Amino acid sequence: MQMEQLVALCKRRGFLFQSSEIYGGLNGFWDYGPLGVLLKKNVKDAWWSDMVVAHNEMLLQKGAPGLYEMTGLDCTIIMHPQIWKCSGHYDLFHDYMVDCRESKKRYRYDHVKGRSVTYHGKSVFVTTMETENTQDYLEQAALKFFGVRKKDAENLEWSGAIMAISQLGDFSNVLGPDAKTIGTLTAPREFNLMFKTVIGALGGDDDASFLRPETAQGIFVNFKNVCDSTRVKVPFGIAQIGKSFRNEITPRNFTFRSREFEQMEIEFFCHPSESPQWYKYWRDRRFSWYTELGLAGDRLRLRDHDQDELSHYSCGTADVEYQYPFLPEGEYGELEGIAHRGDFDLRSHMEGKLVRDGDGLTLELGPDGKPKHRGSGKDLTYYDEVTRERYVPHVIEPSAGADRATLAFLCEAYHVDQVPNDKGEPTERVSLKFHPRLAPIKAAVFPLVKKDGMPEIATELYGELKREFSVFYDDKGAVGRRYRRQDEIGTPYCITIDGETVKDGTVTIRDRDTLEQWRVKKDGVVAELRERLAR
RNA sequence: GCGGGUGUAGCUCAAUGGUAGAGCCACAGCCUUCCAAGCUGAAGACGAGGGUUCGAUUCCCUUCACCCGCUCCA
Repeated sequence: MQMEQLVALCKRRGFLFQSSEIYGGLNGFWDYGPLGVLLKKNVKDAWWSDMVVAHNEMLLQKGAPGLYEMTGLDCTIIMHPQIWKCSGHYDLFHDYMVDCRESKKRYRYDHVKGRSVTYHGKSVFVTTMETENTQDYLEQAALKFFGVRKKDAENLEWSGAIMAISQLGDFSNVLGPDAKTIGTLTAPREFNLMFKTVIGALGGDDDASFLRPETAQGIFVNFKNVCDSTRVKVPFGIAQIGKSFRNEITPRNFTFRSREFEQMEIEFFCHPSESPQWYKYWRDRRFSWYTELGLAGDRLRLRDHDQDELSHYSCGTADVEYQYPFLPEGEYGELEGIAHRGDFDLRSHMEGKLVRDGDGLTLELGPDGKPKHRGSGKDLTYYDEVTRERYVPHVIEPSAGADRATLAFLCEAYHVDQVPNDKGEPTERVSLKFHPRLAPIKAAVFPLVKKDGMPEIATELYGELKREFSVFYDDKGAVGRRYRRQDEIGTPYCITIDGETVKDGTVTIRDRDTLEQWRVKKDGVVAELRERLAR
């Protein structure tokens, strides 16, 4: 399947539009159209229902190491700035960068180190990115710049200590790490992967905050509130669906990498000793969720991260990945990550920003020997009344992208097949074979012709179905054409009112995928659809 | 952010330094008793901004967006 065809269909039928299109569009932002909003909502509703509302904490789930509870939250997009400092996002996502006009490379401002050197009365500040044997690299750079042979290196006069260029005020005499001429580095520019905003109408830099780059932190900082306000006991999970924002450098591939996107995240809290089993449970549970909803082909896979790929806090991570059509053959894109995060997050919000120290975690200190980013100081431990044990729960985090899931369902649903026309000749048909739970429109109602009482029966049935499902009414053009329209937007069932209906009260239901038709009593249509759509 | 390519109607594609054409879709009718492309009608576009010019969709500059590579990627 060509991605362009799907993108064209999405626009033509109203699934996805480029944001701000009439003003030329905005890179990395997408709007969901009338059908897209229904589709995405169905994806989110299926997730919320399957993970939270329909979860029965009194029944042992298949593959689960024990019983567990599930609950939900809806946190704000803007939160206390300190949250992002303790979570590590601030340091990781926030840098000053300098660009080199000559080499076209970009460097982290505080990583470019150098030293002033003079040769025959001419001075230059040579630089390098190397952190080890820095002086050797600086000497090479200086020799090259002045055109001096290695054996004459002693004629170079070094002055001052090796220092980062962030301590210089002016770069006009600085030689970039990969440059041949001096003064090619731009002034440092703030490079922020988090969207910065200001709180308060008169807010200045001190009131800067950020739009959340993930929904998870809202759950961690509310952990105590949830424990204190509900009767949940570990193990339990808190789910949240919401928008997140990242200033991606290269938004690309349709909605796959957007700057504004929606996440569906669970933070699952459990006892440290049970966390490996819970990790395995969630990893498999989340994978099967996708296959049950139709991502059943070999384009979907579950991939365990290699040890060296793991984040500093993680004891295990697996990705649910999908072979999106826009990726090169054999490559997969991440749909969801399931991470074992240990006690990193809760401890960070108690103690402050943590860094890895051997096998453990330790508080990161600033240059002054004090904590670099101070935590809340609040006690986020959990007390187990039965075992009389107090501990920091470990966290399993299944973090899914709602937009990425929606896109994967769209890609997987896209089919081109051959169906016979009224003369029996095979003709091409485009259909979206959505799982009935995800289909934006569940059924369409057609009066075969606009006479003989058919429209009256059709509108009555339409009104009845409309109370329960999203339904579409169509009386325009040939009926075959109406079927094709519905096929293209993925409507699983089309209900046609014909001459027989007027006589005996039966209508035909037509299946999108098999093209089969069968007759049912008009009064039984709601029950029949209800049953079929729940499958 | 860099390099290359592309921007004409909702989609696919024409033509042009001097009134921008068509097919499909969508729309309003007509005809039709079950699988698209029958008839009639109406509607709809030069990505944006600037410059050159009597006149720019066409030439130039800038910008925005998309595609391909690189770079980046919790």
